[in-house]
Amino acid sequence: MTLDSETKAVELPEDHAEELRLWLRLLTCTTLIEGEIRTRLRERFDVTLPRFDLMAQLDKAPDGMTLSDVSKRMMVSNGNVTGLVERLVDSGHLDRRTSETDRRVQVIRLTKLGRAEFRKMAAEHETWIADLFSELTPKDVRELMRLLAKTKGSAQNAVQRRQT
Amino acid sequence: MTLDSETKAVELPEDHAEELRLWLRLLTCTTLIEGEIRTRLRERFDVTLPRFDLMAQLDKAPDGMTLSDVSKRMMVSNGNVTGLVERLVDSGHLDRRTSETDRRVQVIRLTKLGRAEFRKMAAEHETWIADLFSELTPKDVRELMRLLAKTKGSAQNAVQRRQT
DNA sequence: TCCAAATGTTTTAAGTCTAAAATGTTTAGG
DNA sequence: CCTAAACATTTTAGACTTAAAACATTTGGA
Repeated sequence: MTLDSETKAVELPEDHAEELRLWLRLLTCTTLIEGEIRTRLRERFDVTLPRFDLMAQLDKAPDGMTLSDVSKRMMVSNGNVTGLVERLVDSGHLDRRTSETDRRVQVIRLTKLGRAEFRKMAAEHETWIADLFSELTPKDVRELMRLLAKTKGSAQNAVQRRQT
Repeated sequence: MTLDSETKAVELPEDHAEELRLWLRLLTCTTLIEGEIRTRLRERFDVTLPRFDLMAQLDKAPDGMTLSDVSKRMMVSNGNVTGLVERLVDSGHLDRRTSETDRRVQVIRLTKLGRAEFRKMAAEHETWIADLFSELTPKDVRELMRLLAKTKGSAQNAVQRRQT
């Protein structure tokens, strides 16, 4: 038995430099891609990324979503969604109404205009993503999907542990 | 030769659903981890993530950095850095001075207090990262590093192409 | 030398974001 | 039925963020 394995129990400072480097690289990739998508959305459609993201959620839910649903899906705070929705209602892209069965709940959905504009943006958006990832082989994509799924699970469990 | 390969030249709408799913998963992982780090920094040290990130950059540069350097490294706008630095100077964590050779340039560095506080936070931060990635094997980490490096390169080239 | 272009930073206006407190509504247990 | 807890949303205060314009300084030719 090595000294190392004996001393682990007393929580010697371990080296996690590799994980730290991995995190920074993950963050760099996301920031880089997010910034590029943001720029293209603004230049091509004069729309912000958060608005596009919110419309993307609603496009997948023809019957609408509650603000809480949206907030959980987008992983942003409730208050954030309130303001975002307000601006999109003002611009005619969203419809907001109080649930008939529970007056606490606001149900939002895309208007006809909102859906039409989103579909146009989404089509181009998909080509941008393809462009950004174009140097990855199908195998790279599959392997990244697998490893990121594992990463997501690991992170979710860590969050869970803290919240306990 | 298939119909598909013949028609590619006329830019039929291709399917990039896999890349889109990959992007969303990448974004989810980053958002999840970033949110957890943000929460822990606030609860444990009452500091925001952007401030921590800025101090992390400066910790690696004992001789200080210019605001432009910081802005490029953090991949945020110049104006963003101005405000961030201002608050950290006010709280005594940063020292800012005008370059003696070029009066346009502001050089910032950590104060003794700033460095001491950052080192304490960084030590815990590293254990949080290790915790968040703890279900990944060393091989997973290596493989992710490789694939994310490739992704970064691919994205950088796409940005380059648009800017041309 | 002069001055236009380049460079570094700050300012501005608007939007995004968070955590926490406040408000309104529903639900469940006594 | 009552009411405390739970739930959904909004409000608040402050920080962060961006793009674009403005400002200050330096640099590289003509």
